Amino acid sequence: MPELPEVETTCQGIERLLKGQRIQALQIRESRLRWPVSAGLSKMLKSAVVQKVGRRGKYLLLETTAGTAILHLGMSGSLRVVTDQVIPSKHDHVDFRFDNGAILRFRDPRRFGAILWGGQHPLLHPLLCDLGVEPLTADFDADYLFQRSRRRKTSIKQFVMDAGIVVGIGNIYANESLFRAGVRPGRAAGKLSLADCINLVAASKQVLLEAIRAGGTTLRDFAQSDGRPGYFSQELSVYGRTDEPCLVCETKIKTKRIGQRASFYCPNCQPH
DNA sequence: AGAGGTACCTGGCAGC
DNA sequence: TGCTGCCAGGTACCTC
Repeated sequence: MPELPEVETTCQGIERLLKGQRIQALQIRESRLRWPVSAGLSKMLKSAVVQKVGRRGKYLLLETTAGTAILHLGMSGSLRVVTDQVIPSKHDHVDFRFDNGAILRFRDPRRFGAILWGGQHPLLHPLLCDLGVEPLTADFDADYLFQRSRRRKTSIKQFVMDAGIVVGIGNIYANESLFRAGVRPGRAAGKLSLADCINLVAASKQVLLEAIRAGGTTLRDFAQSDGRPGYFSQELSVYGRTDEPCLVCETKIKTKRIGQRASFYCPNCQPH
């Protein structure tokens, strides 16, 4: 569910509803996430006021007067703001309860997500300190991609999905960006020309921005009690479209496993 | 340093 | 209906 667009939309929604609100208590029903949710987290956050909800890559940063909680949604996580009247279901593992009655509810069936304490300097946390550039800033440009990819033999798809290079590009958007850029996913990263890099950077930014807009529509009301799956009405060009006609040239979309992840491309629009 | 594989976990679906 | 195997939007961590 969560690629960068959904994390971004989630951030915005949560900030709108919780900024300035005071945390009363944490309720941890299941602490076994990717890493155990520390009991100390409750103590740290008690009586803290939310100042901002930020993001670094796919890590959501809940910035409070006491310090920052770092949340990651893993493969299947989601966050919703509900009230006490909404009964927590099986995979609703953690509630952040606020003085005004709001509850920030963390749900994650596969438990690949995480809730960690980032203290006063969350960006120095070991999980965040080595992350690459943000894809939607000017730091991510063709020159950067070109320079970093020189002599790299790994596929360009794995390369752009490497969070140490650029954050937030997951499997879906790697496939979509490469399609728009006309670059085949299996191609060695080091073999891309500067022109390829120009196309790929532009395509990635475009795809992510469009998805954020769409995600905004999908998840516009975070106070709503019935959670909706993100991305249900995305316009995907290649992802999951094996054997279907390319939307540009009608050639059949091909699929291939690259680094154990499903990859999709149009053999005609992405010649190499 | 970089490449490649494994592991974490649950649920949904296809095929038998 | 129920079983089995495979797949899934992420990423840390291990070995070579």
